[in-house]
Amino acid sequence: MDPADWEIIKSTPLFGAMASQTAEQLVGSSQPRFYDKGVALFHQGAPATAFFIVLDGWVKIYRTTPDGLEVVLHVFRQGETFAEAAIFLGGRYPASAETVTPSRLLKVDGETFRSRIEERPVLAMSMLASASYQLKFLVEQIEQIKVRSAPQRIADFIVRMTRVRQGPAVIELPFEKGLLANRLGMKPESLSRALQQLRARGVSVERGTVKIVDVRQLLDFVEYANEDDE
Amino acid sequence: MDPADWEIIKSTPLFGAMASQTAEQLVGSSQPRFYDKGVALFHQGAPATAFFIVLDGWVKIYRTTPDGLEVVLHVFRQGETFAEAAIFLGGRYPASAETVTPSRLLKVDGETFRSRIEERPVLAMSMLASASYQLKFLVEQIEQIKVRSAPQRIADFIVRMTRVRQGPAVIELPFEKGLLANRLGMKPESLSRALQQLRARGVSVERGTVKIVDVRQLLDFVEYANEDDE
DNA sequence: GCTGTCGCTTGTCGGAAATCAAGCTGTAGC
DNA sequence: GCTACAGCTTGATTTCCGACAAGCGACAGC
Repeated sequence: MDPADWEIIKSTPLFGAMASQTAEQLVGSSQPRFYDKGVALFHQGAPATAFFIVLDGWVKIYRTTPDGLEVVLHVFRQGETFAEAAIFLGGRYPASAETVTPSRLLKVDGETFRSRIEERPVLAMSMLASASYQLKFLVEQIEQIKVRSAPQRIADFIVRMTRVRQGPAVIELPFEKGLLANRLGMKPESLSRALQQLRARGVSVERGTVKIVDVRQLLDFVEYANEDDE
Repeated sequence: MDPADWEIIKSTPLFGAMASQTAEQLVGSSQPRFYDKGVALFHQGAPATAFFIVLDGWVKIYRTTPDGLEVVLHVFRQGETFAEAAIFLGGRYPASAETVTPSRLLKVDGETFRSRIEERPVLAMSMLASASYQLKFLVEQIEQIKVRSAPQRIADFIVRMTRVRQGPAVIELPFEKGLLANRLGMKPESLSRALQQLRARGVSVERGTVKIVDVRQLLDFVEYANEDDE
């Protein structure tokens, strides 16, 4: 496997804490694979046989409601792992996954991973850290949906896309706006209108490119002091 | 500790799978404690030193937003554990907890728990199962908020309060309606009105008592085939 | 170059829930 | 018993977002 890939793997919450050789043992046998856009990786309710590491591209996690609606829970990117907690919950995926851009993913077998954990308790700690990280993410998302307006949710998403914390910034929207709208819990039309409203706060959008006059101003808008973050 | 308490502890996803003596080792030193209504157990952002098992009463988990709003994530009851995943995430609670009725809780020290896990990998598996259970719960809650109407969310909550799956049922609302409204992501006024609407579907409310003419009818209303639930 | 399609935007309308505000009811305290 | 208050309901109004529909622009295929 490419050394650059190892860098990515080591940057995940799951593998970052463990010794390199431990990580190699776990994923060593599996090779990265290319996936086209729109490839289904697994479906909700199916037996959870593996989890994934994103080396490149974007992968959406979503649920399909009884009446056929799609609810996007998260869109994972490079350096993130997903479905790693699923292999413990009665062995079933609670949601579905699909690539939204051409992607390169590393698929890790759940069974071997599970048996490794039984041998090495340190692994379990990594796993738990990773699971609670996901937990925190979902908890924050619920807060977002419940108390933030549509423009605030978008502003929050945008400022999370950049490391800049003051002054101007330019970011690229990584995937289609329709998907972004779903991820943020709204319709594409609402996303469009909400972006309009953000113009008054120094945000201009041209195709997939977003220009921000002053990031701080946006941060004020989403009221994210985020004292409890790190 | 009371044998009945052990029954409760063994009924949790966390302790249910492990050997009795293992569970005893873990919680053995700590004794159940009574708490008044409205007692703060921990605050979001604080170092996570312990987690809890509910033996009696109800405990709300909530987040306080920068502008002072309270967002209730869940209200835990007898036979549920909470904050057990928190002791792994950089050791900080992602939310706050407070009793909403007089309660009896068992507080388990996180440090000893963590060191036990390092000795016994099986424990880690229980822990992971429990964490992924919470994960699934949150995932479902996001789906609820995004796609269900207020009356549907209430109907769902109500039918989950009873084991009855057809015919009539009577249930007691376990805590104040204001709290229930928050938990369901709406205002108390909306809860009141939504309950009105449910009268047309055979639901009558008198004080804290809810009478249902036909549970099946409600289940149809929330469209919960729940194939993946079992 | 034309045309069809897809993703996105814009407009209008309607409905669900929030907001503001008033009343109602049971309970605790004096 | 009376009062005060908290929890709940009810009413009127506003706001936000979704539904539906039309139009625009980019891009692929012929």
